[in-house]
Amino acid sequence: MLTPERHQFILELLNKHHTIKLKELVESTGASESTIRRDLDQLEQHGELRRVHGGASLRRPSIEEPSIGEKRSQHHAEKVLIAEEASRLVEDGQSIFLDAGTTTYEMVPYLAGKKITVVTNGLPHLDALATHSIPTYVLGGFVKGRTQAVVGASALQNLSQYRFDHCFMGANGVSLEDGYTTPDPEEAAIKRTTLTLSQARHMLIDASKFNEVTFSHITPISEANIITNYKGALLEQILEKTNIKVVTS
Amino acid sequence: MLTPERHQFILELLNKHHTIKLKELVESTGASESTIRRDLDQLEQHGELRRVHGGASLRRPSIEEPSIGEKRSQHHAEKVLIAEEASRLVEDGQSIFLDAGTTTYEMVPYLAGKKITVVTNGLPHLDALATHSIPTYVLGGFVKGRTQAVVGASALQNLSQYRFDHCFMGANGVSLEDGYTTPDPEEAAIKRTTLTLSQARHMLIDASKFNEVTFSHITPISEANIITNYKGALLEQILEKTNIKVVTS
DNA sequence: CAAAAATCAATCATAAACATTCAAATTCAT
DNA sequence: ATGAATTTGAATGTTTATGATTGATTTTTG
Repeated sequence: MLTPERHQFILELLNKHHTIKLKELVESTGASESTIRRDLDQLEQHGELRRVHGGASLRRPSIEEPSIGEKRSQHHAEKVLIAEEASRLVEDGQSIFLDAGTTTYEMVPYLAGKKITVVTNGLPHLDALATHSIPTYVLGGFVKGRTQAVVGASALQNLSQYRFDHCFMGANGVSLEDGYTTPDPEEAAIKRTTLTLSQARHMLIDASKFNEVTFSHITPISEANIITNYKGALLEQILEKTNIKVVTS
Repeated sequence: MLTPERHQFILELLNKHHTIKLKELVESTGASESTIRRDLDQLEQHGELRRVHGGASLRRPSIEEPSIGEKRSQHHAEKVLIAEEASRLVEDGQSIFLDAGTTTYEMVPYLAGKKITVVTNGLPHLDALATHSIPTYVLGGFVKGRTQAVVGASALQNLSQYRFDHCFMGANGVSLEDGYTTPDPEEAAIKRTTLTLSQARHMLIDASKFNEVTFSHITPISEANIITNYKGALLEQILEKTNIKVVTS
């Protein structure tokens, strides 16, 4: 049985049963335990399933499908993995900032149940946060229609009254020379100010953003940790400049 | 039975019965008491349920508050008429405040096309305003989950940087003696501050609110105009104290 | 209100599942 | 065919989930 064949087989079985034991797979494929483990690891990295003790399960064990009108962004699976990893850093009693953007949006379900306070400038986040009963403050200011983000001088001023244990932000590009960049100067300003108000600073960047540069500079690469699924050539060079957490689990 | 399988099972059973005994779960899953306890702990941690002595229950104890979507249906027709009339007061170049609430929400479509700037503390309003391409500022502050309104000290402070040609607000009760009242003191505070920042002040009150009194005082009846469909007995007495504009269908 | 019963949180031993390493087998490119 | 690269499976110590036990807490009962 060839590798892709096994992968396909595993996924099909999983979609039928929603959860699968490793032993069952060993029996039904004839492959060894180690091989199946490796298969599951790989499939998890691609966001196709979730490894659990004893086997694997669908990524969303709970019934909920992405709600109506909730358009799946590009690289959705990777973003969810990154978001999940980022959420692990948050502990009870902390206050965090969630930047507007699709990746930070995916963090919300993983923050449920934690005793935290969230500040955000992303309007779509507010609904999700309310759904999960997470105490939330929204930044005041101009509402940028297209991205549903709050920006502007008022937002910057409003922001300065908060302090954060963590901030989680997105960016459209990251490179060694130009650091983090994003297309909109207004949003860049918000991100820049937020960074100065946070004890721990985390950039959530999927692999497609690496070595990209866009219009507005946010901050040098050394100024924040990276949480990413990127495993390319720059990894070593980036590691000299900052912490980088590569999600594999 | 794998962990996520059990979790799924528990949640499904819970959604059916709204409450569940630990013993029942022990029997039906075949797992030990300790394991089920751990499961419940974990699910509670993720906000999926609420632990109670002897088992678990749905997190939202029993009855759902009428969501803003459902509330919109009460007296909907009257509110639309009032909203339309209120919108006529707004002219190009003006800045207005839209209070959180269903009646002011109905104003949004009638504001489309006007060259105005809107400030609001109602989160549902933001979507509608963006849809109609109306430049909008959102008040910063604590998000009151139930009503989707922004309130709190931060909101009050944020508010003070604006000045309005008009403010449009709702209230849950109005009476000659107690003026305007609303159940939530936090929202009342926002309304009160907004009134002091506005050249023209308008209360949008459907007939069902007349001679009602609720917990928090906003302002005396003389401090604002009323736009309403009320045509009852108090009309004459109210007219002695303030302007009242009665919309007729 | 006190005693009894039930449920709970905390701890611990154990067996299963795990990641890791390394050598053998297989596949691939030349 | 031959050497390099990849995949595989077995062996290893380590980690994790589980269920039993304990004493503490809560609820029920008399």
